Amino acid sequence: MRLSQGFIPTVKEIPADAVIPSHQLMIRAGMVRALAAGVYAFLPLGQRAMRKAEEIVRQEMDAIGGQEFLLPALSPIELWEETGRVKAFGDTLFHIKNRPLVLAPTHEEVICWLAKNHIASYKDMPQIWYQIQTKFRNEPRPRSGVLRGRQFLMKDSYSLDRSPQDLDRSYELHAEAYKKIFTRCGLRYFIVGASSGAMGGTGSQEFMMESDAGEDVIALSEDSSYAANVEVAASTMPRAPRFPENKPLEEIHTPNVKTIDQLAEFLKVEHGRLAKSVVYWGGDTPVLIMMMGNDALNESKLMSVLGAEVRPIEAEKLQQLTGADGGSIGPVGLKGFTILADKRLEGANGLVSGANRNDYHYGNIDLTRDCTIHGYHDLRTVQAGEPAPNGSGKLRIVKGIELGHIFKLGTKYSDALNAKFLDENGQSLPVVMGSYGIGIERILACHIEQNHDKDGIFWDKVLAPYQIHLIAVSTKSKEVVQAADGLYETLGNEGIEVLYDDRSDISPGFKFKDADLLGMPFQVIVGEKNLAAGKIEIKTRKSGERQLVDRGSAVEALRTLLA
RNA sequence: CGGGGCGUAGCGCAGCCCGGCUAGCGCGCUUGGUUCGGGACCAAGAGGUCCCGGGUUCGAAUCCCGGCGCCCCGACCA
Repeated sequence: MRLSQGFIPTVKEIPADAVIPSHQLMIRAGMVRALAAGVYAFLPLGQRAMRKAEEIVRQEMDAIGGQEFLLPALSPIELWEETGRVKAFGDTLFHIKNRPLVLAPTHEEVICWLAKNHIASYKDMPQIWYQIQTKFRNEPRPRSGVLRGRQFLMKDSYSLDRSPQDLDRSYELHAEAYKKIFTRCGLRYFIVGASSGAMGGTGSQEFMMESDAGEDVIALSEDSSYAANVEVAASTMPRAPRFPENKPLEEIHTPNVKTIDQLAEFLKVEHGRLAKSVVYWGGDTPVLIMMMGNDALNESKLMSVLGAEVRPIEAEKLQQLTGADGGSIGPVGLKGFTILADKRLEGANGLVSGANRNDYHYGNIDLTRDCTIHGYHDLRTVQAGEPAPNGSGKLRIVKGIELGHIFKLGTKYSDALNAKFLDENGQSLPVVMGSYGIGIERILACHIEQNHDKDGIFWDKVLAPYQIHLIAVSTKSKEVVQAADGLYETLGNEGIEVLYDDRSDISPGFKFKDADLLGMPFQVIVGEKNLAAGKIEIKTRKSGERQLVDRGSAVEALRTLLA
């Protein structure tokens, strides 16, 4: 492409609305323009990079036996009613006003519809179906350029298997394919255990890139051998002790004590002796959760345990159900609640907790004697500095961008939409599904986040919109123009993608700045002085390294560099 | 949805508090000339519903009310 004819609108100044480097550079390099909040127009350069990323994804999906589909974005709302996801997605789902259709935010329903109609026997499976297609989600707050948009390109795939064991295999195939994809794209990433959450599946992992622009919070051990989303992350923390002497329950007057810190101060005891009670709705049931000391409840973990949506209980409702306010709630004598406790409190005694009467606490509580605990679970939110559960040092907490997510769905959707098959015994069983996603824009944005400097992008050659940025330094010189034109043609005939800055009336400095901004891996610079000596200059964008090669061997040198 | 900020030429901004505007600056754009290895220079130009609607006033970019849009923090994020 000749730059004199192409549409690559670069901008010198940093756009006011862009905050993170990838967003700023994608705009400055003329890759994208924002049309509305979270809605981006991809211009030719951005589109070329998108295609490169897509192609890598496509190759690796094909390599694990994936078959490519193109499913519609428009989807009958009935299908979504049947799985309960009209409600589950809520305002995130785009509704069409003048037809009973929605814009699909993902495609489990459509896949299930196809499976129901066409997967009849165990012999029809396994299947891996995928597509690279535009998704629509009415995000409450789009941000960070293309990292969270309301419309975005996603590779989504779905595995159909006859058993959970076969699902494990499809899941592993995807994990391996994803590793190859992100490695080929030159991304530094890590894999974390993630929450199954409301999806109700049996396992899930996220492929993450560490970044302050990320929206996920990750616990990583020092050597990264342990990595988990804080929604599910665990740590090795000591349990509350059980004392040999089991004193009788006592009621303590604790005027104006509202928080655990105040209580510890008032009673002059360690936090470990205190059991904090928090109250949530788990679906329609009130749930009291006991946490040790100031440990923070992890709502994602609670949701997994309860298998229901959770939300903090309203203060008035709490008062109505217990007769006390938030700071004075406890498990002793509490009726009509599900009572859960964190693992750290399992079997503990000598604890202090609320007495369900304002300004009073109970002391010497023995959880095995004085109350009924319906279950002990890991419900804590891990904190930085705590020991990793695999013994690999202390945890640090970092932010991450989710590049991909793989998910064992199980039979949730096949049950809801009645996608069944017959096994070899003639038994009718629901198809066992997996669901796997990669955000294509995020591959590009993350690549730029990890590969840029103050002047611009440095593209890895596999994602670069063009391999070579050819610069005719001065169009005034006939020799330079002739030589550059010749190179452009030769390289083109070699099948090498060349962006050719043939613009006249543009100063050399301007061309160099543009080339650094656009970030093609190699710049081929044809200048008057070098040419007079029979030389062509090749600059590697990332390292800044420059070499002079004989004019006649330039094509060969580039072929070697690009190999 | 809570909190904060912003909306003035294609882009980046000043002006707004304290009303007087014929609305300005830099970049970009057009024309002519000079320049030509790290975002050149000179000259002449084009380009604006000052986000929208209402109000106050002799007079509103500026003050008041309402709305819309965009960005950031938080909540949310299959």
